[in-house]
Amino acid sequence: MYINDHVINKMQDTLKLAGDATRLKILFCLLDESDHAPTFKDHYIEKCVNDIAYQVGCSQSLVSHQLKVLKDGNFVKSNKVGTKIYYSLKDEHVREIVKITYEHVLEDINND
Amino acid sequence: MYINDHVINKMQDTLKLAGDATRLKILFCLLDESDHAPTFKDHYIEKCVNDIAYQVGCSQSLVSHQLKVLKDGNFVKSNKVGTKIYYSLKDEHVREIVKITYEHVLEDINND
DNA sequence: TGCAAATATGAATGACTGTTCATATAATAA
DNA sequence: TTATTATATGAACAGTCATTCATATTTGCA
Repeated sequence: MYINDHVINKMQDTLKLAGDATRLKILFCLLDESDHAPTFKDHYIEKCVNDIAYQVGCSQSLVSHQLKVLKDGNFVKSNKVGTKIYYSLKDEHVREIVKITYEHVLEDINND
Repeated sequence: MYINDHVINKMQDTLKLAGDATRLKILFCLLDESDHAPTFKDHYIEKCVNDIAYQVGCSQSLVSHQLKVLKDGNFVKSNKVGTKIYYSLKDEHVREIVKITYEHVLEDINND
């Protein structure tokens, strides 16, 4: 094999991180402002934990846990203001991987 | 949330499927003929289970198990010839997801 | 100081998953 | 038929992981 294990492991980590329904919902939630089809525009929207939890429909605790996972994996960054902590996407990599997967899944669904 | 659960679950399945080191190695192995940097050209290379196992450096059993997982997930297809079974990538979706992730990981590594 | 709001944390759990080992199946050749 | 090659399969195990619950921490405010 040409590909070395370090690259393989990094790829595994990245894809595993994105491969969870709760985390995907959080990422979509940070992708856009409101309740319409995702635009994948390269703006960086900040949302606090409680708002994310409400919009995603999960408990505060679960969202907090998963935000930590996403942050450790460099998918999101945080910004503390008072008692609130605002999270946003870290860079364009995350956005593009979600976008590509989203488009492929939609295409598959339409071809059934 | 705009995104419905069906789409989220499909995305989760796709990304989870790709988020494993052994399966990634198998996919890279099916991506190109031999031992150089991946080209991601849209050709469909066929390799039998034993060859994949040898090139990837895993046991025949493990590769067979993971090929089944990849086939159930529509990542690869198979073609039986005599006692051998040749596997190849199923479509361009797989190739693109692997490609995007690969490029992003390489970029991250180069920016350290 | 005390209270409330926002978030994080740790333990506990149940479920899932990657891997190995041994064995079964299928096809071919002698 | 028997032996050999190629692949699949099933059980079992260990480790990981998502989720929940209860609780801790931090900040701002009265």
